[in-house]
Amino acid sequence: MLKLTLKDGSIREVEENISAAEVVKGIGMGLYKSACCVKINGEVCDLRTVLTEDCTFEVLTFDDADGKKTFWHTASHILAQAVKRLYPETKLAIGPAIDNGFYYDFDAPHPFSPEELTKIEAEMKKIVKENQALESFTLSPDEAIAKLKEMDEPYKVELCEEHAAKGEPISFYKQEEFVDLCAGPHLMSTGAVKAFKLLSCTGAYWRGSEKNKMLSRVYGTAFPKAAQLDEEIQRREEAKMRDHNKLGRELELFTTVDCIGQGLPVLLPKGARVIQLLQRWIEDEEQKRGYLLTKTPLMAKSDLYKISGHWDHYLDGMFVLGDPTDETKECFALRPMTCPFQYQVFLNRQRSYRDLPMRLGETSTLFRNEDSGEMHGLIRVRQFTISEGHLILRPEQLEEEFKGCLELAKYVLDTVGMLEDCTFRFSQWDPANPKNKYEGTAEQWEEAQTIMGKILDNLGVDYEIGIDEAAFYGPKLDIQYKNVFGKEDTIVTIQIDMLLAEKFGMEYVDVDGSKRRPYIIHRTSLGCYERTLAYLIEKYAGAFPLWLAPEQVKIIPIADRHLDWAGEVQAKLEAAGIRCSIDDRAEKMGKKIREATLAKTPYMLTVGDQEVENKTVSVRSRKGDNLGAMDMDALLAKLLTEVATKAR
RNA sequence: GCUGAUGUGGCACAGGUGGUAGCGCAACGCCUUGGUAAGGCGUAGGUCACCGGUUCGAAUCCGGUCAUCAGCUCCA
Repeated sequence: MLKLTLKDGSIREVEENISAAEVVKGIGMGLYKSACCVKINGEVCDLRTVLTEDCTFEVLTFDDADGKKTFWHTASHILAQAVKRLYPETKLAIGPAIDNGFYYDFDAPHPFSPEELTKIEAEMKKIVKENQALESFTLSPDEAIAKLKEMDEPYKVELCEEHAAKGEPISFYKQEEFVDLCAGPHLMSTGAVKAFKLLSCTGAYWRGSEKNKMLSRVYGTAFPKAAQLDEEIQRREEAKMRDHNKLGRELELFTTVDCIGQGLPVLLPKGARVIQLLQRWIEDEEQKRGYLLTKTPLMAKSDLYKISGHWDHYLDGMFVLGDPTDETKECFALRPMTCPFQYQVFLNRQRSYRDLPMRLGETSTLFRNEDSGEMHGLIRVRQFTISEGHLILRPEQLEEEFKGCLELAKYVLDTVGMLEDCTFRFSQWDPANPKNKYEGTAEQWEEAQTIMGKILDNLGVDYEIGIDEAAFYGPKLDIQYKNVFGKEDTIVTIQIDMLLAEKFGMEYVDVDGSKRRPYIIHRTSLGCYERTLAYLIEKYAGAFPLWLAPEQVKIIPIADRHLDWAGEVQAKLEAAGIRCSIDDRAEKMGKKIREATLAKTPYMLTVGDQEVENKTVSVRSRKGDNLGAMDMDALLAKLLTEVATKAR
């Protein structure tokens, strides 16, 4: 008999060589029906796994992350089976589960149209209804390759040949006529995938390399119950409503113009105001924390970028003014970063250890010539403005200053309400990067990464490691944020640079009179203002917290005779720094309230005969709450308190 | 950059398999001075993204360009 330690700590005795599936059935048929896979000694395994020794044993259902993955992985096999039935000449590539569903890459005669996806869905329904049992089997590497060649699946052969090098048996799954090279785990049968939907068909390079053939990737999602699928579809619809790219335009925060160009959004008055509010706040906050404000040029001769290394590493990404191949003429480039410009502040005169740490801050506009397919609303643009900073340090100040940068970033993100959704990524180099991206020696990289790792651990930062995500001059702590569709980008970055100080000949005179090389931290505090605005639009669905609302109050007089008092109210609010305006159109107040509500104006003040007589205003919030009549003192106290707390 | 889709007045959409376009909202004007999410009437607004080709004739067919969207690749 084997002893299984279950999740609740209890021990269950079972016979040797029993399958996990039988064990789960023994626990209960209800559990078996919802089981997707099991965790044996902490390792995710198939329900088909045969137990041979004492172990911990946990049943995973669709409610567990790994259970979901198993479920979606099986859904991807159903998709592939359906495609092979309908389009037998299609070759299979890979079909994994992802964060919110699954995909399968096909080398199909042509990309699938939405109508074809509908057809494929119908075929998938049949496969689910057939409730096909999935079987797993293994072959020796040679047998596996032979089988895949016989099946005429060249992509699978390629994958298998790589696995074969290890000499281990190759695992396959089979459901009826459909056989796929696959490590599993999988559900026991296709019948469990009750509710699914194919979402899109797009292009994707084989093995993620642009040099390879582009395949057709079909995305889908699936659930055990129809209601769950409906919920997911509903959730996606709601996400669309929050999409900054739609909402930001509707609310007149920004727009784009064909003849200006891609990735060059125009910030309209409301959007510009929100960014101004953020920017002033950040500049003041940084000043409080000992940053020195700089203002450096938006372009420079190629000479500067040649020193920094950007000319070699980043020329394609720069907007170059002039002919870089004509050495008889000056050639300029718009700046894609601020580093080498800000270093000139340090280099302005000889520096002493007494000057350090030198914290330089700048609201810096950058230009990056992104590829045409990369632009996205305000999140990925060609011109943007960041709260850029460089700290020039004695080596012994590195940890303390890094901590200060992290504290500032967290404070800022917390204040705008984004911190709770952020994740941290320790971005490291990849010595094997094929494009020769990184400068410096392995020793320098090891040193910088070791120091950074130590600092992060000391600070208790919960991070994941991103290999090959470093800057060409050093490792980074990237603070990541997901947009409303789950796509992740960097919002804040803090980087340790051990290379550029040397390139620029930066040094300081130490206590003992010797010259030493400073360390440099590159960092942002709020990152890119455009990107932040995008995330804030999505986070708050356009209903910005009061302190960030482009217009905070709309004053709504009921009739012309109330305009005088409305004007007085406006003057009093403006004197207190509240952004407001009067809607003096000859419209019904219901309409004015509707429009102010749709514009997400936080407060509406209606002014009629009663208010004029009592010197009050009637306060309504954009949520629809009627807050009753207030005199100006009470109103201002309420508004100013809310602004000061920066609360939602 | 790659694959696919899309582009009709400010916005959201009709229509159109070749004979120069409609609705609603918004805008503007007039009437209405109304108490918490759309008052009434009227007017104006589009070379159907742009450029070129085919055609007696193109918004519609073809080619190119630009832009937007999804995804891939990239992102100092």
